[in-house]
Amino acid sequence: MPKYNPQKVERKWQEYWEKHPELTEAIKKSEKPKFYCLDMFPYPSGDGLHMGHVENYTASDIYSRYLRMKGRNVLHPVGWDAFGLPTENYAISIKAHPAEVAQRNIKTFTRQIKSLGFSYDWSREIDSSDPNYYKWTQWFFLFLHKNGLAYRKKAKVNWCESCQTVLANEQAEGGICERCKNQVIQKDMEQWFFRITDFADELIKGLDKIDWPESTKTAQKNWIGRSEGAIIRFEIKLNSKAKPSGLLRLSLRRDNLEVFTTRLDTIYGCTYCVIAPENELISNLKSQISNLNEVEKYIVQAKKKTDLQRTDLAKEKTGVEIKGLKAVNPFTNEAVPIFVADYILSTYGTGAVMAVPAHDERDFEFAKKYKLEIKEVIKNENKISSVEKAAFIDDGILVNSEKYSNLTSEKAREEMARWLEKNNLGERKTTYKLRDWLISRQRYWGAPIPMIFCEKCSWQPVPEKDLPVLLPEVKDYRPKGTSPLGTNPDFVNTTCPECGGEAKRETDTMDTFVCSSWYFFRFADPKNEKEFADEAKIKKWLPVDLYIGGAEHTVLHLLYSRFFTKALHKHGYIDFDEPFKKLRHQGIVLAEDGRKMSKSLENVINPDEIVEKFGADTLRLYEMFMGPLEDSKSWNTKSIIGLKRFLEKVWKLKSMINDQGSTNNKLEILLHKTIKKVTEDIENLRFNTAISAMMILVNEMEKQKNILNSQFSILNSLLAPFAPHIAEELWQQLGHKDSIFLEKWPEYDPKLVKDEEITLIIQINGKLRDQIKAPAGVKEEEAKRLALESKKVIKYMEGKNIQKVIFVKDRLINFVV
RNA sequence: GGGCAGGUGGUGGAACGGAAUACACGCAUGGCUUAGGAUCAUGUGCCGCAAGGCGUGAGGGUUCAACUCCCUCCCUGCCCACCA
Repeated sequence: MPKYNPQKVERKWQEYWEKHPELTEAIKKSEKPKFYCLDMFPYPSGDGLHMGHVENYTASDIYSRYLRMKGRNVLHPVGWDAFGLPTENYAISIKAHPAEVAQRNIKTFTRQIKSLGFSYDWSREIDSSDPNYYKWTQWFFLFLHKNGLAYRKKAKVNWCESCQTVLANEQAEGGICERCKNQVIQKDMEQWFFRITDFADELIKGLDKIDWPESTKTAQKNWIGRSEGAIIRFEIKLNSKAKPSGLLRLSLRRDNLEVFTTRLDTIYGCTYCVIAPENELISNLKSQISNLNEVEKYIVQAKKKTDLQRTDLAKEKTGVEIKGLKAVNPFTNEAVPIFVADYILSTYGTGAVMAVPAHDERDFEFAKKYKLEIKEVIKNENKISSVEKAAFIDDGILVNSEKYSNLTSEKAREEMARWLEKNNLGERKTTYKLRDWLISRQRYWGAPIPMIFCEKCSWQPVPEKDLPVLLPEVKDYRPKGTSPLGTNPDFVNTTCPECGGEAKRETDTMDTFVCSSWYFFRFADPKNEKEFADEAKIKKWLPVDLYIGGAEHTVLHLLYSRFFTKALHKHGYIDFDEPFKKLRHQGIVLAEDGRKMSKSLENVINPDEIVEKFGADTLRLYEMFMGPLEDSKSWNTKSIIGLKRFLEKVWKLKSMINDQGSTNNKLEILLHKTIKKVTEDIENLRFNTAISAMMILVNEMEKQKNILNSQFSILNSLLAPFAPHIAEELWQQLGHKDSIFLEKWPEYDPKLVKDEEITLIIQINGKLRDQIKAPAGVKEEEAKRLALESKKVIKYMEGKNIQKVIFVKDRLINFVV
């Protein structure tokens, strides 16, 4: 028998699978129950596949192959998130066209994926940069626009100087560009937004009914950031005798300062108000501000700062009092000073707060610095609340709050809100951190936004029949602040769909996350030219049953996809409102030094090298054996050899088959226990322990004189989803003509997995003292008798009386003495 | 500062509240070999000659019994962070 040569075996079977796509394609017409097993489709970066991809795809491949053997009709598709900044930036760096680069990278990814033996349905391959695909990305834009969920507005937006484009909030977390890690600045620009905030509550509620990691659900909840509170209207009192002119009065509507608070119960402790530099109050009441110069100087400085500088916690809070104006607390009728400070965010709540230094850390810090009054209005009997040193921020009992004194915080919030509403001085209000999704990008490599601007008719959607709006060729696709699409007059100049007059196209492209927010629908019907996917086909395959991918997509892709799904649901396109029933993240594969694999650290392990050296089956097994799927783990090239040895043992085991020889009942029992263990472990995505169970079986088989063909075949079937190439080869060597993957998954005999003889643990006072063999199901009395016969036990029991006996069936007996 | 994961041999990691360290790597000794980074066998938590004792980040608690449950704290990683 020849030596196990993984390279030869793997090449052979990869060619075989290429000729037999029916082995991995989802069946269009079938009575078998469906299962949609999806990987987050990759953006084909120039670096090729990394170990995280291998881990992700191996896990889903094992699961898919297992389910097919179990008789399920599995949809396990593959595609490319080819549009977007990563591909474009890479293309620019090597001075190539993004489309060329994308296609080249897709080729590399395809080769690598095939070299690992992943069982994708290649007939459904999609590419988000293909006009046949992005036609439907544009359709989704029109769908949202038609339903009032896409709109254009001028707003302060995140701008990345390096990428030369605007970014969504989610892509500018902490004031850093998600892609290039450079600082993001704020700019006023008119842009397209998706109204994701309309679904804020549904996006929170939906989390309760899906099987996702708790950490991911919590992160989404925190990102949406729902808080219940109240709007309070403080009347503005002018210090100067000069009343504002009639015109100014009109423009104001009301002389009110609206603040948002979640701690209405602390209102009697409000000693000043603070507004964001962007708050309109300042420009509206300019003539009334006695220190206007000082205020405007502060605002100019604040606007110069990046978000990062403004939100730097280590930095002391700054602010300027707006002299000439006061705000009147509607509860106390007290006029308090108003400050402008850059720690107040214009985009959250009303862009203004009531400051209660005694009960808010930020207000406390500010009040201390500017020597403002600190008024205590909440007490807590259980905790010492000294507002001398720090703010007391917990709920408690109200004091110094007139008729609300002695109420609990909760009760007071309720009664105060009612009073506000009754007197029309404010109302209950729920606010969210979540902002609408800014989807415009001043970049080349994306789906053009299908909108046309006409001087007469304003913005008009491109008629659906005219889709796709093709991404035009341009001379220079590098970013330069405005979209490169604008440099192609043939693209820009068009006619108005409404009046037929001259008009210009929108030149921005869409955020690549728009492409990936709906791709999982397309896999149900990837070649459809009339719809994004046929209704019946969506019904057949969706929602996704198991979704595996990186945790870095928690608040981006996963939230956006849920939004798209909810929008489709709301408008009657689909009958479910959550896209991914079960979600799991693979852990990060760290380098051997425990740090992240990165080019700059020169610690990246390339899957190609490992496949070449050890074989794809070994790499697959190794990545699964490293530890639980969701844990991060350190790569260790030294340890791979153990998995190679395991496969070599299996290979050699085949020559031990002899059906004439005797068989061992113990081995048969172990075999069935292994079937049970491996089956359950795959179901629970615990691949590491499934592999160790197979190792134990193989070690035991090795010790036999001979093994039966049937026993080896079962082992081979169990191994097949993990190491498909070697399993196919051994199956063929056993004389079978068809693929092992057409075999049924082995079933265990429930009678055989039950032990006839068990090891009974004997404890004295909870400590192990002896272990004896006993028949399974042994009764307590008999177990006690057997245990007390043990020499060791006799020794320990000398001169002691048994107080109590704890008996756990088939497990242990514990004497308390 | 908040949230979420974690902390078990030399290493990666196992363990329905019931034998702590399965499985694998590494290491040690030996066999086979001209050779071994191949392979096979045996051993491998710590202290102790032994009997035995001690051991899952630290300290308490619940329990006949705790890696597992509860409380306090420390440390590491990831994510978010002036959200009123």
